[in-house]
Amino acid sequence: MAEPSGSARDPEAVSRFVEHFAAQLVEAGLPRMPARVFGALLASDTGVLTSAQLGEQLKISPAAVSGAVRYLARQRMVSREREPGSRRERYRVHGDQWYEALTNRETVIRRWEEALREGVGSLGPDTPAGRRLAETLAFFEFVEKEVEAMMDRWRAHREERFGRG
Amino acid sequence: MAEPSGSARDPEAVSRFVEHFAAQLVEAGLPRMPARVFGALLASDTGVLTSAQLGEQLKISPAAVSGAVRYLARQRMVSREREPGSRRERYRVHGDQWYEALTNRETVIRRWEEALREGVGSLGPDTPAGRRLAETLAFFEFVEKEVEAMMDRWRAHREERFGRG
DNA sequence: CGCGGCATTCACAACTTTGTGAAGTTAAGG
DNA sequence: CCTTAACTTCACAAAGTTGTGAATGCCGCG
Repeated sequence: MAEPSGSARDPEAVSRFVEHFAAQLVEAGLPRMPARVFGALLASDTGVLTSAQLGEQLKISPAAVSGAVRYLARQRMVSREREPGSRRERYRVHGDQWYEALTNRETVIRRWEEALREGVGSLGPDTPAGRRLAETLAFFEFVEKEVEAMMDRWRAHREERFGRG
Repeated sequence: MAEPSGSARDPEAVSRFVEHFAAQLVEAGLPRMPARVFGALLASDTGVLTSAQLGEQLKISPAAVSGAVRYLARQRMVSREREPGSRRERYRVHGDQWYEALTNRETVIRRWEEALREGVGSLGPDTPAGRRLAETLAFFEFVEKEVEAMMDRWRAHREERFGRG
């Protein structure tokens, strides 16, 4: 555990974190390049990096950066901004925006709910299997509602502890 | 949307649900065979199937069943039981047990927390990047606590609506 | 004690995913 | 309007994953 001295960032320490954290994200289902890019952004001082910086730091081609960023933007995990007066593009994690997006796994939940609803319908709500599916469906509906409330509580908790970002 | 007539299960309708639901799980990061096996169990009347039944219904080899079941058991999504007086094994989804297990994504959360803690330590809690990681970490810690409370509320809600399973 | 049915393991082949180099596209700056 | 510096797209090669058949192991039963 190296002591970071004031303003000098130890690139090796950064890289270690990035790779380790990315590995966890990969294990959770994220593709590798998006995970690494996201990690690099999280660990950057400003939370903003250009495509070139990402490529150099992670030792990957511009194409890979492009693909990763496109993926992350789709998931609302980063936002892209044009650097004014240049064709350079910059990618940003918003501190908060990104876990709001993680909560967007509710999109996933909605898909599950849909499939379950279809199942209840076609198997019959009064069959044993249908009842099991219905209960599962009820669980997800419950969670979806609860998560919303939870995020409200988080925002309050956060403001109190960190002040507005 | 076919009308299920009393007790006769339409295998085609079952299959349609299984494949559709499994596809959603796959999209969320589950390997395909485990997803299909899990779907088949969810859609079965008793919630219990033997290896042979799974193989036949899903048209997959015993080896594939074995692998899928091992995966699901690791994740606590199904439990295995020996059929008394036979070397046959049976696999079960517990109605409740399984989404308790899904909540076990807290295991995933813990891994993330660990990686983030390491990052805060090695980048320094007073650097901009360190602060960002710390806030992210705080978010996951918050969620972890909240999820526990949510599951308590769910169990109550469930009992009221479905009676104990 | 040995037979027979089940499940598991292993090596391999088919398939899918992933990252790269190179060509293509867009827009700033002269 | 041409040049040039970005980003993006495309086709392909490399790497990884997945499911199968065959061999092996395990255990209840006769």
